[in-house]
Amino acid sequence: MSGKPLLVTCGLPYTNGPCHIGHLRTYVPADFYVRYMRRSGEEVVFICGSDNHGTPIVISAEREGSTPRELSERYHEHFYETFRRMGVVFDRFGMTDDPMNRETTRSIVERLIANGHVYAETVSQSYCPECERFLPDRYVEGICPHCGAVARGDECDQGCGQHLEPGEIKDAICKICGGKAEFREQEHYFFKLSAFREFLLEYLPTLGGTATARNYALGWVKEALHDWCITRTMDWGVPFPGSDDLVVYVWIDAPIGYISFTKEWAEAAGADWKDCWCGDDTRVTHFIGGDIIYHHCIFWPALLKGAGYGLPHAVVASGMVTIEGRKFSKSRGYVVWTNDDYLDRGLPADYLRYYLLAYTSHTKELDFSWHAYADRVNNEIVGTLGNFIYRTMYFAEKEFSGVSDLAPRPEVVAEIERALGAVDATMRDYDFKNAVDSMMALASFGNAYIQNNAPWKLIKEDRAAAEQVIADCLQVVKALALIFEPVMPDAMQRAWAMLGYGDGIADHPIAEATTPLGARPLPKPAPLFTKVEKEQVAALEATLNEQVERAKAAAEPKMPTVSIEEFGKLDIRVAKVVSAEPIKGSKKLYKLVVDLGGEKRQVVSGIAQFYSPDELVGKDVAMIVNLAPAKIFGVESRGMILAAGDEASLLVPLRPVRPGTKVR
RNA sequence: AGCGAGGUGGGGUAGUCAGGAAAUCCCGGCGGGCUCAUAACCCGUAGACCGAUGGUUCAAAUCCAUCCCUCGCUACCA
Repeated sequence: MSGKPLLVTCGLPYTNGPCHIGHLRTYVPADFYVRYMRRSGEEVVFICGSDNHGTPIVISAEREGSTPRELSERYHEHFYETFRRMGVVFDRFGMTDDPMNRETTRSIVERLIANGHVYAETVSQSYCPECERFLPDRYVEGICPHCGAVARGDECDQGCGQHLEPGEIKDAICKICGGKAEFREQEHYFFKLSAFREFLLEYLPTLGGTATARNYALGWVKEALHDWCITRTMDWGVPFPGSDDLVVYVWIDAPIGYISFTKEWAEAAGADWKDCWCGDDTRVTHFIGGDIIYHHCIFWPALLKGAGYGLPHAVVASGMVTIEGRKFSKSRGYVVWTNDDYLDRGLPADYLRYYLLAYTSHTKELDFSWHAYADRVNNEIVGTLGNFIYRTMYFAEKEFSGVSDLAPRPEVVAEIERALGAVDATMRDYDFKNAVDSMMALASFGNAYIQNNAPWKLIKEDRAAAEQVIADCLQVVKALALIFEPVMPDAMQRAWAMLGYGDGIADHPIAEATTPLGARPLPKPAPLFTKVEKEQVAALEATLNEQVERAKAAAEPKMPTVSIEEFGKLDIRVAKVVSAEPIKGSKKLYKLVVDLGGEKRQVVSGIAQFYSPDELVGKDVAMIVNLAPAKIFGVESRGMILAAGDEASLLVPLRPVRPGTKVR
């Protein structure tokens, strides 16, 4: 424990969409850690803010007819409020677009330039003349020069998977307006990341936090380190010093936000931000999602080093979230929105906090399923923890109308101490699942203890002995309230009040778990938790399913309306199959000859996997006759046989008609 | 393709870094108990050759090698 505060940060939410439970997988554990460390006697500063810059926000703002700043402010408020509702409370939640961060970013970039870590280079970039802006690769689409598949600007993501250099992609179009994209040369600035290789190889093994973060980063550094382009051509962002039309790349000013927000906090709190960020013994701990490890373990330490700041002490990376076993996907509907799908339905933040923390190891993939959620809540929170607290309190109040001044038995105190020890060891290892499990194990101990000692029986022959058992159980209840507060702050505050304390539980160190309660009357207890009912689970699942169905429907390409004239351009006729033979070298194709009444035609059709030649010969099928001729596998095809669906169900006339009859 | 993570009883999930009497917890199955408590809680029990193969060792889920499968990341998307 050093004299400097422990600074904990969370990855900054991007102000381009609402909060979902994927976000929470980073923020809840961070808040849990912060609450625990504070109540273990650490001085902790908890910092976060919203990330406001970058092209996607500009585009979203244009679409809704507002400004990037307005959009950012709206989502900024949204995240701040949503986090608060989830019990995630920061000492400062800033904005990267605020003056403090603009100023800090400018000064750090100037220091990087002054220290010789930045150089200029001319690069070629996609540009959309229609939108009048340079396009990040995600907004460029074209044809892969290697395999011909539709590809993104930087990578053939659906075809051969090859990386594409700027300018390589063919027929590039702008995904925003659909217009033709072109390439333009422009001077940009690069950060000499490659020069930090040795430094990173030395630094990374000393970095605390989760091993996954270290391993990812180390692997990357060992592989190769390219210099990093740190400017973008646009208006929205922090102006790059000495350049009119360039802004600093968002991945520079976003992490610098950690420093800026610390400054903002320090100003308000009368503290010195340098205690957190300058010198060798700083204790900066970053909680992030597993997808931004590189930025926090490679780019960010290099930037700090280059600018002369202290380095992160730990990076804690969380695993992904899946929804009902499916990959998290907003576009496919596999998403649970924190407000709409959870809090606004009256479900307690405490339950979700518990689920997110206790489901699995922090670094592993976490599956969110309403069924599993209800199971864990009902069995563990309600059945084990809530029930133990309530049965103890109820009995104490009913039979003894309060707490006696009996000291708890040493074996019970020892059990509590064992739990505290286990929790502390796992917490300091960022092993949150096991920490919560150790807490719940104490509640299990409580249930077994009261069950095996059966004070309801004992009281009939030995009232004093029963009172001792209840004193023991009350001590466990007190310990549970204190120890579970970081997980379920709201419910544990209520438990604290039920124990007869009038103040805030968060002001009490966890170590008080073993100090006796002292004699006092108890208020009438009430159950702390209620179950999630089966019907409710069914309704929640139904909502998710509807959402998925809606997304599926929305994903179906909408065909433009066609006029009757346009339809009339298609010459569709009934054709009788005369012969069918496989095409060499293809599993799917048949060469068919069909009778169109007056003429015979050769067509190639991809139905070989579904029909044998015998099945086809003699059948009347629907066919487009005036389709432009094509050569498929070297075989000429003049027309197309119509079939429905992936199984290629052929469309045949219900009543006999002559070959060549027109279909209308 | 490269890198990273993971494959453990019917489902889910610990344990693997620091190898040791055939393995955690939750749900579910079966049997019993209790009745203070939110049909909760307690006790007992069935069920896993710990992805595959080979190796190291007195001893491997745990270490090494190869392979298979799943997932994530891959710098000008945040």
